[in-house]
Amino acid sequence: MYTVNMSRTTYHHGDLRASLLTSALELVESSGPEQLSLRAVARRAGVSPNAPYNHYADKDALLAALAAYGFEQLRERMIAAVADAEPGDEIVALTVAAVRHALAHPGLHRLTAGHMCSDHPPTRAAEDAVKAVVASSVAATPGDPEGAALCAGVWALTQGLSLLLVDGSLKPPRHQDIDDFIRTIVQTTLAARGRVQGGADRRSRE
Amino acid sequence: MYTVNMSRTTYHHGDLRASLLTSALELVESSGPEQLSLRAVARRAGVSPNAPYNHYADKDALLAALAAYGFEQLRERMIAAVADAEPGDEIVALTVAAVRHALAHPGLHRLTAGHMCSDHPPTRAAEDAVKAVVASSVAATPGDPEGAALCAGVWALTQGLSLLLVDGSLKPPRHQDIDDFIRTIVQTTLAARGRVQGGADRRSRE
DNA sequence: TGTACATCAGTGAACGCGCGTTCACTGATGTAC
DNA sequence: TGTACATCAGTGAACGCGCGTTCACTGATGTAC
Repeated sequence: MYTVNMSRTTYHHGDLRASLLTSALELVESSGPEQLSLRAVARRAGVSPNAPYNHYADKDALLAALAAYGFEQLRERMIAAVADAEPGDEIVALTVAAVRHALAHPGLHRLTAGHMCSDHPPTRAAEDAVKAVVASSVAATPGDPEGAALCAGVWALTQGLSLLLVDGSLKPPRHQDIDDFIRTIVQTTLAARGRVQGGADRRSRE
Repeated sequence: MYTVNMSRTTYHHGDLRASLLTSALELVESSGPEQLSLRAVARRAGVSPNAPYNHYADKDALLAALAAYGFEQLRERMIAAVADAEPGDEIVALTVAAVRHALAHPGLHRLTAGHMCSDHPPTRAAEDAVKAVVASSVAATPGDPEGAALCAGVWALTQGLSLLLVDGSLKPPRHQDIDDFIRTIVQTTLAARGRVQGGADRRSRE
Protein backbone atom coordinates (compact mmCIF):
# COMPACT_ATOMS: atom_id res chain seq x y z
CA MET A 1 0.00 0.00 0.00
CA TYR A 2 1.91 2.99 -1.26
CA THR A 3 -0.83 5.58 -1.31
CA VAL A 4 0.78 8.21 0.84
CA ASN A 5 0.25 11.59 -0.66
CA MET A 6 -2.74 11.42 -2.93
CA SER A 7 -5.58 9.06 -2.27
CA ARG A 8 -5.91 7.71 -5.74
CA THR A 9 -9.14 5.89 -6.60
CA THR A 10 -8.23 4.73 -10.08
CA TYR A 11 -5.68 2.05 -10.74
CA HIS A 12 -3.99 4.17 -13.33
CA HIS A 13 -2.57 7.40 -12.17
CA GLY A 14 -3.42 9.65 -15.05
CA ASP A 15 -0.27 11.63 -15.51
CA LEU A 16 2.38 10.00 -13.43
CA ARG A 17 5.19 11.35 -15.53
CA ALA A 18 4.34 14.94 -14.64
CA SER A 19 3.44 14.00 -11.10
CA LEU A 20 6.85 12.44 -10.56
CA LEU A 21 8.53 15.60 -11.71
CA THR A 22 6.59 17.80 -9.31
CA SER A 23 7.16 15.33 -6.47
CA ALA A 24 10.85 15.38 -7.24
CA LEU A 25 10.77 19.15 -7.32
CA GLU A 26 9.18 19.29 -3.89
CA LEU A 27 11.64 16.82 -2.46
CA VAL A 28 14.69 18.47 -3.94
CA GLU A 29 13.63 21.68 -2.25
CA SER A 30 12.84 20.12 1.08
CA SER A 31 15.82 17.77 1.39
CA GLY A 32 18.39 18.79 -1.18
CA PRO A 33 19.52 17.02 -4.32
CA GLU A 34 21.89 14.57 -2.67
CA GLN A 35 19.10 13.16 -0.54
CA LEU A 36 16.77 12.69 -3.46
CA SER A 37 15.89 9.04 -4.00
CA LEU A 38 13.72 7.47 -6.62
CA ARG A 39 11.83 5.60 -3.96
CA ALA A 40 11.05 8.78 -2.08
CA VAL A 41 9.78 10.39 -5.24
CA ALA A 42 7.53 7.42 -5.95
CA ARG A 43 6.33 7.43 -2.36
CA ARG A 44 5.42 11.07 -2.60
CA ALA A 45 3.60 10.55 -5.86
CA GLY A 46 1.62 7.81 -4.12
CA VAL A 47 2.88 5.01 -6.26
CA SER A 48 4.91 1.83 -5.89
CA PRO A 49 8.71 2.06 -5.95
CA ASN A 50 9.02 0.68 -9.44
CA ALA A 51 6.23 2.57 -11.12
CA PRO A 52 8.59 5.38 -12.18
CA TYR A 53 10.40 2.95 -14.45
CA ASN A 54 7.44 3.14 -16.80
CA HIS A 55 8.30 6.79 -17.41
CA TYR A 56 11.99 7.21 -16.77
CA ALA A 57 14.75 4.80 -17.65
CA ASP A 58 16.39 5.17 -14.26
CA LYS A 59 17.05 7.60 -11.47
CA ASP A 60 19.50 9.55 -13.56
CA ALA A 61 16.92 10.15 -16.25
CA LEU A 62 14.53 11.65 -13.73
CA LEU A 63 17.25 13.86 -12.30
CA ALA A 64 18.20 14.99 -15.77
CA ALA A 65 14.60 15.88 -16.57
CA LEU A 66 14.38 17.83 -13.34
CA ALA A 67 17.57 19.71 -14.14
CA ALA A 68 16.31 20.51 -17.62
CA TYR A 69 13.16 21.91 -16.10
CA GLY A 70 15.26 24.04 -13.79
CA PHE A 71 17.26 25.48 -16.64
CA GLU A 72 14.12 26.24 -18.60
CA GLN A 73 12.58 28.09 -15.68
CA LEU A 74 15.76 30.05 -15.20
CA ARG A 75 15.89 30.92 -18.86
CA GLU A 76 12.37 32.31 -18.83
CA ARG A 77 13.09 34.48 -15.84
CA MET A 78 16.25 35.79 -17.39
CA ILE A 79 14.60 36.56 -20.70
CA ALA A 80 11.85 38.49 -18.98
CA ALA A 81 14.35 40.43 -16.90
CA VAL A 82 16.44 41.39 -19.90
CA ALA A 83 13.36 42.45 -21.82
CA ASP A 84 12.27 44.70 -18.97
CA ALA A 85 15.68 46.18 -18.37
CA GLU A 86 16.52 49.71 -19.38
CA PRO A 87 19.14 50.00 -22.10
CA GLY A 88 22.61 49.43 -20.74
CA ASP A 89 21.29 47.67 -17.68
CA GLU A 90 20.65 44.27 -19.25
CA ILE A 91 23.58 42.50 -17.66
CA VAL A 92 22.81 43.62 -14.15
CA ALA A 93 19.12 42.86 -14.56
CA LEU A 94 19.88 39.38 -15.82
CA THR A 95 22.21 38.66 -12.95
CA VAL A 96 19.73 39.84 -10.37
CA ALA A 97 16.99 37.70 -11.92
CA ALA A 98 19.16 34.60 -12.01
CA VAL A 99 20.32 34.94 -8.43
CA ARG A 100 16.79 35.56 -7.25
CA HIS A 101 15.69 32.42 -9.02
CA ALA A 102 18.43 30.43 -7.32
CA LEU A 103 17.41 31.79 -3.93
CA ALA A 104 13.78 31.00 -4.60
CA HIS A 105 14.62 27.42 -5.54
CA PRO A 106 17.84 26.54 -3.77
CA GLY A 107 17.46 22.79 -4.16
CA LEU A 108 16.87 23.04 -7.86
CA HIS A 109 19.77 25.43 -8.16
CA ARG A 110 22.12 23.04 -6.42
CA LEU A 111 20.96 20.25 -8.68
CA THR A 112 21.67 22.21 -11.83
CA ALA A 113 24.87 23.83 -10.59
CA GLY A 114 26.40 20.69 -9.17
CA HIS A 115 27.18 18.37 -12.05
CA MET A 116 25.21 15.55 -10.54
CA CYS A 117 22.79 15.36 -13.40
CA SER A 118 24.72 13.28 -15.86
CA ASP A 119 25.17 14.56 -19.33
CA HIS A 120 21.84 13.80 -20.88
CA PRO A 121 21.65 15.80 -24.11
CA PRO A 122 18.35 17.55 -23.35
CA THR A 123 19.78 18.82 -20.09
CA ARG A 124 22.90 20.09 -21.78
CA ALA A 125 20.74 21.75 -24.41
CA ALA A 126 18.66 23.48 -21.75
CA GLU A 127 21.84 24.73 -20.12
CA ASP A 128 23.16 26.01 -23.43
CA ALA A 129 19.93 27.86 -23.97
CA VAL A 130 20.50 29.65 -20.69
CA LYS A 131 23.99 30.63 -21.72
CA ALA A 132 22.61 31.92 -24.99
CA VAL A 133 20.50 34.39 -23.06
CA VAL A 134 23.60 35.62 -21.27
CA ALA A 135 25.34 36.01 -24.60
CA SER A 136 22.51 38.01 -26.06
CA SER A 137 22.34 40.31 -23.06
CA VAL A 138 26.06 40.95 -23.25
CA ALA A 139 25.76 41.63 -26.96
CA ALA A 140 22.87 43.97 -26.25
CA THR A 141 25.16 46.04 -24.08
CA PRO A 142 26.57 48.80 -26.26
CA GLY A 143 30.30 48.69 -26.77
CA ASP A 144 30.43 44.91 -26.48
CA PRO A 145 33.82 44.53 -24.91
CA GLU A 146 35.28 41.17 -25.85
CA GLY A 147 32.03 39.25 -26.03
CA ALA A 148 33.10 35.75 -25.10
CA ALA A 149 35.21 36.71 -22.10
CA LEU A 150 32.55 39.00 -20.71
CA CYS A 151 29.91 36.33 -21.22
CA ALA A 152 31.95 33.88 -19.24
CA GLY A 153 32.65 36.43 -16.54
CA VAL A 154 29.06 37.50 -16.14
CA TRP A 155 27.84 33.94 -16.02
CA ALA A 156 30.54 33.00 -13.52
CA LEU A 157 29.70 35.99 -11.36
CA THR A 158 26.04 34.99 -11.46
CA GLN A 159 26.71 31.40 -10.54
CA GLY A 160 29.15 32.39 -7.86
CA LEU A 161 26.74 34.81 -6.24
CA SER A 162 24.00 32.20 -6.37
CA LEU A 163 26.25 29.63 -4.78
CA LEU A 164 27.41 31.86 -1.97
CA LEU A 165 23.96 33.19 -1.20
CA VAL A 166 22.27 29.81 -1.36
CA ASP A 167 24.89 28.31 0.92
CA GLY A 168 24.57 31.21 3.30
CA SER A 169 28.23 32.02 3.13
CA LEU A 170 27.34 35.47 1.83
CA LYS A 171 24.54 37.46 3.41
CA PRO A 172 23.11 40.86 2.68
CA PRO A 173 23.38 43.29 5.58
CA ARG A 174 20.30 43.57 7.72
CA HIS A 175 19.08 46.84 6.33
CA GLN A 176 19.63 46.07 2.68
CA ASP A 177 17.12 44.49 0.36
CA ILE A 178 18.45 41.48 -1.51
CA ASP A 179 17.94 43.00 -4.96
CA ASP A 180 19.91 46.07 -4.06
CA PHE A 181 22.59 43.92 -2.55
CA ILE A 182 23.10 41.88 -5.70
CA ARG A 183 22.78 44.93 -7.91
CA THR A 184 25.43 46.81 -5.97
CA ILE A 185 27.86 43.92 -6.07
CA VAL A 186 27.47 43.39 -9.78
CA GLN A 187 27.72 47.06 -10.64
CA THR A 188 30.72 47.56 -8.42
CA THR A 189 32.45 44.51 -9.81
CA LEU A 190 31.84 45.39 -13.45
CA ALA A 191 33.07 48.91 -12.76
CA ALA A 192 36.09 48.03 -10.68
CA ARG A 193 38.79 48.59 -13.25
CA GLY A 194 37.00 51.62 -14.57
CA ARG A 195 37.55 53.51 -11.36
CA VAL A 196 41.00 52.28 -10.58
CA GLN A 197 43.81 53.04 -12.96
CA GLY A 198 43.63 51.01 -16.14
CA GLY A 199 47.11 49.62 -15.45
CA ALA A 200 48.21 46.03 -15.16
CA ASP A 201 46.16 45.38 -18.26
CA ARG A 202 46.65 42.29 -20.34
CA ARG A 203 50.05 41.43 -19.04
CA SER A 204 50.87 37.78 -19.59
CA ARG A 205 53.40 36.42 -17.14
CA GLU A 206 56.67 36.46 -18.94
CA MET B 1 41.31 -8.66 7.74
CA TYR B 2 41.17 -5.07 6.65
CA THR B 3 44.73 -4.53 5.58
CA VAL B 4 44.15 -3.37 2.06
CA ASN B 5 46.35 -0.46 1.32
CA MET B 6 49.27 -0.57 3.67
CA SER B 7 50.59 -3.81 5.02
CA ARG B 8 50.83 -2.82 8.59
CA THR B 9 52.92 -4.98 10.88
CA THR B 10 52.18 -3.26 14.14
CA TYR B 11 48.84 -3.48 15.82
CA HIS B 12 48.73 0.23 16.32
CA HIS B 13 48.76 2.34 13.26
CA GLY B 14 50.99 5.14 14.35
CA ASP B 15 49.25 8.18 13.01
CA LEU B 16 45.85 7.07 11.91
CA ARG B 17 44.36 10.49 12.27
CA ALA B 18 46.58 11.94 9.59
CA SER B 19 46.38 8.80 7.53
CA LEU B 20 42.61 9.01 7.46
CA LEU B 21 42.77 12.55 6.20
CA THR B 22 45.08 11.72 3.33
CA SER B 23 43.00 8.66 2.47
CA ALA B 24 39.90 10.82 2.43
CA LEU B 25 41.72 13.34 0.27
CA GLU B 26 42.62 10.68 -2.27
CA LEU B 27 39.10 9.32 -2.32
CA VAL B 28 37.45 12.69 -2.63
CA GLU B 29 39.56 13.33 -5.69
CA SER B 30 38.98 9.96 -7.27
CA SER B 31 35.27 9.59 -6.61
CA GLY B 32 33.91 12.96 -5.61
CA PRO B 33 32.63 14.15 -2.27
CA GLU B 34 29.14 12.65 -2.50
CA GLN B 35 30.59 9.16 -2.89
CA LEU B 36 32.89 9.52 0.08
CA SER B 37 32.08 7.02 2.81
CA LEU B 38 33.67 6.55 6.15
CA ARG B 39 34.05 2.86 5.49
CA ALA B 40 35.88 3.49 2.24
CA VAL B 41 38.25 5.84 3.99
CA ALA B 42 38.95 3.27 6.68
CA ARG B 43 39.42 0.59 4.04
CA ARG B 44 41.92 2.74 2.22
CA ALA B 45 43.80 3.48 5.40
CA GLY B 46 44.01 -0.27 6.00
CA VAL B 47 41.97 -0.25 9.12
CA SER B 48 38.69 -1.66 10.39
CA PRO B 49 35.46 0.26 9.67
CA ASN B 50 35.14 1.57 13.17
CA ALA B 51 38.73 2.54 13.84
CA PRO B 52 38.10 6.11 12.62
CA TYR B 53 35.78 6.66 15.56
CA ASN B 54 38.82 6.82 17.78
CA HIS B 55 39.84 10.00 15.97
CA TYR B 56 36.70 11.60 14.59
CA ALA B 57 33.33 11.76 16.26
CA ASP B 58 31.52 10.76 13.10
CA LYS B 59 31.61 11.03 9.34
CA ASP B 60 30.70 14.67 9.43
CA ALA B 61 33.66 15.50 11.62
CA LEU B 62 36.04 13.89 9.15
CA LEU B 63 34.45 15.76 6.27
CA ALA B 64 34.70 19.00 8.17
CA ALA B 65 38.37 18.42 8.88
CA LEU B 66 38.94 17.69 5.22
CA ALA B 67 37.15 20.87 4.21
CA ALA B 68 39.17 22.89 6.68
CA TYR B 69 42.33 21.47 5.17
CA GLY B 70 41.09 22.47 1.72
CA PHE B 71 40.48 26.04 2.81
CA GLU B 72 43.88 26.26 4.43
CA GLN B 73 45.60 25.06 1.28
CA LEU B 74 43.64 27.53 -0.79
CA ARG B 75 44.51 30.33 1.54
CA GLU B 76 48.22 29.63 1.28
CA ARG B 77 48.10 29.62 -2.47
CA MET B 78 46.20 32.85 -2.55
CA ILE B 79 48.52 34.58 -0.13
CA ALA B 80 51.52 33.57 -2.19
CA ALA B 81 49.89 34.77 -5.39
CA VAL B 82 48.99 38.13 -3.93
CA ALA B 83 52.48 38.57 -2.55
CA ASP B 84 54.00 37.86 -5.97
CA ALA B 85 51.59 40.06 -7.88
CA GLU B 86 52.63 43.36 -9.33
CA PRO B 87 50.92 46.36 -7.79
CA GLY B 88 47.39 46.76 -9.09
CA ASP B 89 47.25 43.17 -10.24
CA GLU B 90 46.51 41.58 -6.87
CA ILE B 91 42.88 40.81 -7.55
CA VAL B 92 43.50 39.11 -10.84
CA ALA B 93 46.44 37.16 -9.47
CA LEU B 94 44.39 35.96 -6.53
CA THR B 95 41.56 34.84 -8.74
CA VAL B 96 43.86 32.95 -11.07
CA ALA B 97 45.51 31.22 -8.13
CA ALA B 98 42.22 30.20 -6.58
CA VAL B 99 40.78 28.83 -9.79
CA ARG B 100 43.96 26.92 -10.51
CA HIS B 101 43.76 25.41 -7.07
CA ALA B 102 40.19 24.33 -7.68
CA LEU B 103 41.15 22.73 -10.97
CA ALA B 104 44.08 20.96 -9.40
CA HIS B 105 41.84 19.53 -6.66
CA PRO B 106 38.34 19.38 -8.06
CA GLY B 107 37.03 16.95 -5.48
CA LEU B 108 38.25 19.04 -2.60
CA HIS B 109 36.87 22.13 -4.25
CA ARG B 110 33.43 20.58 -4.60
CA LEU B 111 33.55 19.54 -0.97
CA THR B 112 34.32 23.03 0.23
CA ALA B 113 32.07 24.84 -2.23
CA GLY B 114 29.05 22.63 -1.76
CA HIS B 115 27.77 23.12 1.75
CA MET B 116 27.99 19.46 2.59
CA CYS B 117 30.49 19.96 5.35
CA SER B 118 28.25 20.91 8.19
CA ASP B 119 28.99 24.02 10.10
CA HIS B 120 31.81 22.93 12.33
CA PRO B 121 33.39 26.08 13.70
CA PRO B 122 36.95 25.29 12.62
CA THR B 123 35.77 24.83 9.05
CA ARG B 124 33.92 28.09 9.12
CA ALA B 125 36.96 29.77 10.55
CA ALA B 126 39.15 28.41 7.78
CA GLU B 127 36.69 29.71 5.23
CA ASP B 128 36.64 33.12 6.86
CA ALA B 129 40.42 33.21 6.72
CA VAL B 130 40.20 32.69 2.99
CA LYS B 131 37.78 35.55 2.63
CA ALA B 132 40.08 37.73 4.67
CA VAL B 133 42.75 37.25 2.04
CA VAL B 134 40.31 38.41 -0.60
CA ALA B 135 39.51 41.44 1.49
CA SER B 136 43.15 42.34 1.91
CA SER B 137 43.84 42.00 -1.78
CA VAL B 138 40.92 44.22 -2.62
CA ALA B 139 42.10 46.76 -0.09
CA ALA B 140 45.56 46.58 -1.59
CA THR B 141 44.15 47.66 -4.91
CA PRO B 142 44.53 51.43 -5.14
CA GLY B 143 41.27 53.34 -5.27
CA ASP B 144 39.44 50.75 -3.22
CA PRO B 145 36.03 51.11 -4.77
CA GLU B 146 33.37 50.14 -2.26
CA GLY B 147 35.36 47.50 -0.43
CA ALA B 148 32.69 45.13 0.76
CA ALA B 149 30.80 44.94 -2.51
CA LEU B 150 33.94 44.41 -4.53
CA CYS B 151 35.11 41.74 -2.11
CA ALA B 152 31.88 39.86 -2.55
CA GLY B 153 32.00 40.27 -6.29
CA VAL B 154 35.57 39.10 -6.66
CA TRP B 155 34.97 36.12 -4.44
CA ALA B 156 31.78 35.24 -6.29
CA LEU B 157 33.54 35.55 -9.62
CA THR B 158 36.29 33.29 -8.37
CA GLN B 159 33.91 30.67 -7.06
CA GLY B 160 31.79 30.84 -10.18
CA LEU B 161 34.75 30.37 -12.48
CA SER B 162 35.97 27.47 -10.38
CA LEU B 163 32.56 25.85 -10.47
CA LEU B 164 32.10 26.19 -14.20
CA LEU B 165 35.60 25.03 -15.02
CA VAL B 166 35.56 22.12 -12.62
CA ASP B 167 32.22 20.97 -13.96
CA GLY B 168 33.41 21.33 -17.51
CA SER B 169 30.62 23.64 -18.45
CA LEU B 170 33.18 26.30 -19.32
CA LYS B 171 36.27 25.40 -21.30
CA PRO B 172 39.21 27.44 -22.53
CA PRO B 173 39.62 27.45 -26.29
CA ARG B 174 42.11 24.97 -27.65
CA HIS B 175 44.90 27.42 -28.31
CA GLN B 176 44.62 29.31 -25.04
CA ASP B 177 46.48 28.47 -21.88
CA ILE B 178 44.26 28.19 -18.82
CA ASP B 179 45.97 31.00 -16.92
CA ASP B 180 45.50 33.40 -19.80
CA PHE B 181 41.93 32.32 -20.13
CA ILE B 182 41.07 33.07 -16.52
CA ARG B 183 43.08 36.26 -16.54
CA THR B 184 41.32 37.55 -19.62
CA ILE B 185 37.89 36.80 -18.22
CA VAL B 186 38.60 38.48 -14.91
CA GLN B 187 40.20 41.53 -16.46
CA THR B 188 37.43 41.92 -19.00
CA THR B 189 34.76 41.53 -16.37
CA LEU B 190 36.29 43.99 -13.95
CA ALA B 191 36.69 46.46 -16.79
CA ALA B 192 33.29 46.00 -18.38
CA ARG B 193 31.60 49.16 -17.20
CA GLY B 194 34.75 51.14 -17.73
CA ARG B 195 34.60 50.71 -21.46
CA VAL B 196 30.88 50.98 -21.87
CA GLN B 197 29.14 54.18 -20.92
CA GLY B 198 28.84 54.69 -17.21
CA GLY B 199 25.06 54.94 -17.47
CA ALA B 200 22.42 52.94 -15.67
CA ASP B 201 24.44 53.41 -12.55
CA ARG B 202 23.02 52.84 -9.11
CA ARG B 203 19.40 53.03 -10.14
CA SER B 204 17.14 51.38 -7.60
CA ARG B 205 13.87 50.19 -9.03
CA GLU B 206 11.35 52.81 -8.12
C1' DT C 1 -23.71 -3.15 -29.44
C1' DG C 2 -20.86 -6.86 -27.88
C1' DT C 3 -16.83 -9.39 -27.47
C1' DA C 4 -11.69 -10.94 -28.00
C1' DC C 5 -7.48 -9.41 -27.32
C1' DA C 6 -3.21 -6.53 -27.37
C1' DT C 7 -1.15 -3.01 -24.89
C1' DC C 8 -0.33 0.13 -21.33
C1' DA C 9 0.72 1.33 -16.60
C1' DG C 10 0.34 -0.10 -12.45
C1' DT C 11 1.44 -3.75 -8.01
C1' DG C 12 4.02 -6.60 -4.59
C1' DA C 13 7.83 -9.02 -3.33
C1' DA C 14 12.38 -9.71 -3.51
C1' DC C 15 17.55 -9.20 -4.75
C1' DG C 16 22.00 -7.66 -3.19
C1' DC C 17 24.42 -3.71 -1.69
C1' DG C 18 27.07 -0.47 1.08
C1' DC C 19 26.32 2.50 4.51
C1' DG C 20 26.90 4.73 9.56
C1' DT C 21 27.25 3.30 13.85
C1' DT C 22 27.45 0.43 18.22
C1' DC C 23 28.96 -3.41 21.01
C1' DA C 24 32.07 -6.21 23.60
C1' DC C 25 36.51 -7.31 23.38
C1' DT C 26 41.85 -7.32 22.93
C1' DG C 27 46.64 -6.29 21.82
C1' DA C 28 50.12 -2.83 22.76
C1' DT C 29 51.97 0.87 25.38
C1' DG C 30 53.45 3.53 29.17
C1' DT C 31 53.61 4.69 34.01
C1' DA C 32 53.94 3.93 39.31
C1' DC C 33 56.10 1.63 42.57
C1' DT D 1 65.19 -4.02 36.79
C1' DG D 2 60.71 -6.11 37.26
C1' DT D 3 55.93 -6.24 37.70
C1' DA D 4 50.76 -4.60 38.14
C1' DC D 5 47.73 -2.05 35.99
C1' DA D 6 45.34 1.83 33.59
C1' DT D 7 44.79 3.60 29.22
C1' DC D 8 44.96 3.94 24.41
C1' DA D 9 43.88 2.40 19.81
C1' DG D 10 42.85 -1.18 17.44
C1' DT D 11 39.49 -5.71 15.90
C1' DG D 12 35.39 -8.46 14.46
C1' DA D 13 30.76 -9.07 14.26
C1' DA D 14 26.48 -7.35 14.06
C1' DC D 15 22.40 -3.91 13.92
C1' DG D 16 18.96 -1.77 11.03
C1' DC D 17 18.40 1.09 7.13
C1' DG D 18 17.12 2.80 2.61
C1' DC D 19 18.58 2.39 -1.74
C1' DG D 20 18.25 1.14 -7.16
C1' DT D 21 16.59 -2.20 -9.75
C1' DT D 22 14.36 -6.59 -11.54
C1' DC D 23 10.83 -10.10 -11.72
C1' DA D 24 6.41 -12.03 -12.60
C1' DC D 25 2.06 -10.60 -12.46
C1' DT D 26 -2.51 -7.89 -12.96
C1' DG D 27 -6.01 -4.31 -13.46
C1' DA D 28 -7.64 -0.97 -16.82
C1' DT D 29 -8.04 0.76 -21.38
C1' DG D 30 -8.72 1.00 -26.23
C1' DT D 31 -9.22 -1.06 -30.74
C1' DA D 32 -10.79 -4.52 -34.49
C1' DC D 33 -14.32 -6.95 -36.03
